[in-house]
Amino acid sequence: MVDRNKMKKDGGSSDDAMIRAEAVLRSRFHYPSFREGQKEIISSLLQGSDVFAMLPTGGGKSLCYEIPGYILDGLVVIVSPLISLMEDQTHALREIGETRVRALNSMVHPQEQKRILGQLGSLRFLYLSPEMLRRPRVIDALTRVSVALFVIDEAHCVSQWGHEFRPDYLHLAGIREQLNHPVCLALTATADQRVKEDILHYLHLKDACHIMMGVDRPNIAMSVIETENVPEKTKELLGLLHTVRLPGIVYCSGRVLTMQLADLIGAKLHLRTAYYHGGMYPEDRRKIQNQFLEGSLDVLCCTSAFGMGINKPDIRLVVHYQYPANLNAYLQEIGRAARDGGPGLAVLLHAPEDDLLPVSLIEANYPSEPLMRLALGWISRGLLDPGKQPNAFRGALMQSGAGETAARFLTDQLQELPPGISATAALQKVLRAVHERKQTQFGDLEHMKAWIHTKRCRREACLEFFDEKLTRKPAHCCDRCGISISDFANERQTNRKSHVAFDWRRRLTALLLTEK
DNA sequence: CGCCGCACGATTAGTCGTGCGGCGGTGCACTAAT
Repeated sequence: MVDRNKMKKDGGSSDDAMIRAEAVLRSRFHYPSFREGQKEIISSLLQGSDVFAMLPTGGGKSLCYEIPGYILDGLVVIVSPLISLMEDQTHALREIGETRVRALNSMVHPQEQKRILGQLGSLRFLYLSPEMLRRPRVIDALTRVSVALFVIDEAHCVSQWGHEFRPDYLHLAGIREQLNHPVCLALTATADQRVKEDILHYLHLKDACHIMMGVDRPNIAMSVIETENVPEKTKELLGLLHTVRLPGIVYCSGRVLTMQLADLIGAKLHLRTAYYHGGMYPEDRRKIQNQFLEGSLDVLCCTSAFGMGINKPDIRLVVHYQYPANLNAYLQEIGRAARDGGPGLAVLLHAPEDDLLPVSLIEANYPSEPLMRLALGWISRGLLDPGKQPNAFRGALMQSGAGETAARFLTDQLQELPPGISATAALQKVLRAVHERKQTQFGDLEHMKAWIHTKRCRREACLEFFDEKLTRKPAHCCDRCGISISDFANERQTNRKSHVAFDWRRRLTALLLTEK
């Protein structure tokens, strides 16, 4: 399902380049042939066309810029959202014998950073964060070399993180201009209509060719289990984990909850369980991630911190104990299941109380009006300048009670004000920006909730948000189409046949009642 | 919204209830003083 509508039809001269590309594929990467989508992407890039590509995860996205790296003349700059991802990818390239690859981030010693910037001309691949790309010294060094390709990996971050959490994502287009407008490749696995529009808009990819593989993962069955309250939801979770094939991921929205659930699951079900969230030490996160990847864990309870760049083929189950604030994030998270093409199950557990948390998480992204007035006061009295001292400005906002994201959002907004604007006009402008963003986020949340409560086929309803049509309904589609959890039962359960479901329910109820 | 932690007061010396306020998720880079 490749959308070739916008592909340029130059033809002819690119044949040579593609022959070389296939040679590189075989000789360096030891693959016999391209996978679906890869050839079109590489061919377009080699013809000098920008590309916006949506490929399923595990579909070999990195090859799409690695191979051009061996054919084009100049540096390939890859914007990556996570340091751990940069490390994994530079490591993978080193494994195949590539030495001309570096990652530039805060984990690299300042002296080494300086050395890297001095030797950019001799590198083939450079990984860095959007934040790093805004540092004048970095931009300066990059303008001195020829950048052949500008890659935005995990491009949905532009839309999902750029507006509030990591505003530097919205400034990539300007930086690309400063680098003499190299050919650009934006890569992601899932992008609904709005995310697509954001990517195209904020990366200035008006004339890019679109190579879109569908987001549907027919081998992942979808189900929502409605419960009365949280204790009942927990009971359902334990029952599910007891019954179905593992390993599995349990997503929740709070750090403490990941630990509590991991404790509970370990104690009640005797499964090898761990937790993972953004507040842990990086070395612990690595450790748990590796344990999960190598198969020494059955269940991982985690926040949304876990998942990006994780490529474990045999995850059989993804449970949402609490749901994310939009369908794009949801699809991203359940998409981690069953990459091997085997059966996968995505279960969203819902209790009425769950609807409150996403609302407050969205609200927490934005500064309050009194805080805006305070900040504008600092500016008008000449105390602080968000443009000249963004860090000090953000720090002062946080001292005054703003959360980090809200502080960053406000600092970024105030930097963009036209010179000489009145305080009243500035306030109106920021209020409007906040209002618009909240509208969008609450709109996305409503879509998510509508999907949870839909009576239609979940797959069909979900694909609709991604502007796709369900062409073929898989055998195990969704709860609305009549799947049964017992179809996903693990070996122990299948041996025991039909009355097992009743059995675990009663046993768990007994266990939970005797707990306190 | 609902939970958790903290301060506080009543009570009589360590505990216990109440009430209030803040927090809840994702990560880059950097700052400052040592």
